[in-house]
Amino acid sequence: MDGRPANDTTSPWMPFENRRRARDEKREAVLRTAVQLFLEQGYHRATLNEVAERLNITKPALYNYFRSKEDILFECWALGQEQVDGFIAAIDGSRQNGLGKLRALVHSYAETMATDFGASLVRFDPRDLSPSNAKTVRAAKRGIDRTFRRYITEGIADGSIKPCDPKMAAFAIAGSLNWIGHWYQRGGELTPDAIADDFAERLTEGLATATVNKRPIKQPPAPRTKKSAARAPTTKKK
Amino acid sequence: MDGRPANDTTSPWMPFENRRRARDEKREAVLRTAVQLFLEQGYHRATLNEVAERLNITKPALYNYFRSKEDILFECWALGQEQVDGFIAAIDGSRQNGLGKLRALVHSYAETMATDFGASLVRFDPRDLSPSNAKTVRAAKRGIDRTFRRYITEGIADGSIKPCDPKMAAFAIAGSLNWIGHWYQRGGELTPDAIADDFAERLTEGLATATVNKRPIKQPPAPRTKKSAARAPTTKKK
DNA sequence: ACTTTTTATTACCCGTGAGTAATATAAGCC
DNA sequence: GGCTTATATTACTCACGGGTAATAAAAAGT
Repeated sequence: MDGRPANDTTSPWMPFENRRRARDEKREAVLRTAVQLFLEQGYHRATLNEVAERLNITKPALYNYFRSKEDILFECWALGQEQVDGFIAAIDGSRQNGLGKLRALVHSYAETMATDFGASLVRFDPRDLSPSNAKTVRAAKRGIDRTFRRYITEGIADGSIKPCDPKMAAFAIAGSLNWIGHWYQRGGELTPDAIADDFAERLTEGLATATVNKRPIKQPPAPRTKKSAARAPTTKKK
Repeated sequence: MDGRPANDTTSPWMPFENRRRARDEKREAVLRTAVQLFLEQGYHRATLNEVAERLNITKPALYNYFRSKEDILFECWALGQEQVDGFIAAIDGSRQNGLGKLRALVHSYAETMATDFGASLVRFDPRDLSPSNAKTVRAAKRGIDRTFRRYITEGIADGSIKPCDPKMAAFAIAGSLNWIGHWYQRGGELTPDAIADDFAERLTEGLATATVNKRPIKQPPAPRTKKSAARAPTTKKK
């Protein structure tokens, strides 16, 4: 089926795929190193020389994989955004009322904020990007904001959330969540999971109509958010 | 009283004071212009040439008032911090229960976030500062965090706030508030006052034990923040 | 073994913007 | 007016870091 000639000596395809994979692995390694350094020192203070140094290569080698420093920044952001797109799609496709979706969104978003690529969504400055890339980022941010408002509006419509201003509520919730990206650090007392659980309850309790099952403050029987469920592969380039 | 000689011709003090005042006014003008530009474009993209240009002077003239770009950044931050210190001191001196203090804090903090110098508290990066200044900033941030937690703990003790984890609650509240500094812009639909009123209620309702007096949201008896009170003149050069 | 392509290195360019030196101008002061 | 001090300008230095050119080393393909 795969138009591969029955070649008993050496298949040219395997090596080809290997090479592609190796390349992508290197790309990813660059991004992992870069996002860490950018978060650590800030985009402007971080130099490509140091990124390269941490990878045991030299600066120009990076240009085999990326066109510019800004390109690297954008790709870091894109990886984080991909995560967000993934769980939003999953929640959208789930069968819950508005409050349930909002809780799930808060939970997943909180977890993402505790990752490097997730934090980059809020700690990187879109103004460091080219106009074209900045436009993409702004559109994505609007999309996230719209999702928050949509779930809230949905919850008001289905009666699970009490009437309120979706805009204001979304700002307040997103603010708490985005702030995680600024204070969370691995190895601290709070685990991403504990934070996500706490915030999922804390940021939605004020909006819920029913105050049911408030007794067991920990572990509400609320619908668990499926963690990394079926994520849309979203195979961009490659 | 003020060892000033009874001089009927011309008091040498007045002109002297005038010059001091003129100088301070210019200093402030630089800071106002700089904070705007820094917020607009980000600290690294903003150039002192452009700051000067907006003031109809040239770059070296700025060095009559500030030692460095970083110095300007720090002073902008300090003006914002001064506001915060002001209303925290006022609330501390007020006679309210923990919940009342927390509400007042949220209200004032929200208003401050809608100002240029207030926004600079969260939009400027301490890593752009000298180690010494960065230390000052970090200490101040810890102080604000401690204040949030203190009011919450106080509220739990006096029964106005239901038992919860002060650390988590403070993070959630501060996050919402700090985020204002990122999305608020003058001339939008939402006025600082409306935001402050809404957030003061929204961010504390989940913590309150009694759900009383939910109606009159506006104008907590919170004291006004004193503006530019006695600041150490900090007469640098000349 | 030879050629081609990929990946990396060394050595450089060069724009940028903070900060300074030398100097002119204006204002205060007697 | 004449001296002094404050304030501004023009013209410059210089470190830094992103990006490129030329080229070497390595790997893949035949």
